[in-house]
Amino acid sequence: MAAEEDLRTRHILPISTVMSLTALTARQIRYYEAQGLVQPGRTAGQHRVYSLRDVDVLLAIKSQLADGFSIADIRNLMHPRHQAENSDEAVRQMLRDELLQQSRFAPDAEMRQGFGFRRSGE
Amino acid sequence: MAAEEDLRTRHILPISTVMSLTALTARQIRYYEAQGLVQPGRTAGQHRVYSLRDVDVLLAIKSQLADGFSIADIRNLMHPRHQAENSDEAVRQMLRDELLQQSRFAPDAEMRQGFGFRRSGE
DNA sequence: TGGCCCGTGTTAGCAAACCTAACATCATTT
DNA sequence: AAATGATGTTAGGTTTGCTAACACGGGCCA
Repeated sequence: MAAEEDLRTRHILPISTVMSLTALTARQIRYYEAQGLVQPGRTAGQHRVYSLRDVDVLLAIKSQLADGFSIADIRNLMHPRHQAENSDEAVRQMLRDELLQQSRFAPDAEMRQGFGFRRSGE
Repeated sequence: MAAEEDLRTRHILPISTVMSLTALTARQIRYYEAQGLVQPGRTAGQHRVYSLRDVDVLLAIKSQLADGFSIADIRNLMHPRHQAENSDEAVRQMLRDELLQQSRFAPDAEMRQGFGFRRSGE
């Protein structure tokens, strides 16, 4: 039971594997961590270890960034601060913003599968 | 399509991860490779990289060894030499051998899931 | 019983992979 | 123009992994 989930969340991958799986640079992956978007584990020697789920998250981040979202946007939507600004209203606002002034040259706009939201301004 | 299979066979794990996933030592893992039981990939720098399937194979090997089989036995059964000795007859012989003189103190005999065969003598 | 094979441990020396910290760059925002 | 955001690059140091070699204890067999 829960074997699949275990496999998905277990920290088993070195950053090099994550790099090839996501086509992100080590710099980017570490930066997204510094921004609180992923939380890999660590070996006894402080090397980062990622789960397959982390890879999914990184791919989603990559997709959203390609769509013109800022890291702050993504962070807000990943762990919404259940604080002041009536949360989902803020999200709707971001959606409106983006739909209107849809500037931000979206280069590829591949086949997303991630969340589903829009930008803002910290 | 074939995404799951891809994930299962892709070389993504360093030996350290395989060690913790199988509770085998690096020495053992490399030895089984030298004996032709697993074939990990290599990074540009010659570091070994394993697939999840490799981990399964190593767990099966571990189980068979615990049951008293020799590496030669396991090797023979994994890639049966389609050569002289009419293959499956040889396997049946090994099965008979084992069933009769079932010596070889089998310590734990956990919950196997692997192949299903018996020993021989190179 | 002495010698050989099997599976594994251990050690040494070296190279690859990874880490942190800092500075550089270049487009946006303000 | 200055600040900010995302990423590149470099340097110096630590961890992980590699190969090769020798050690060892338990079975096996002539």
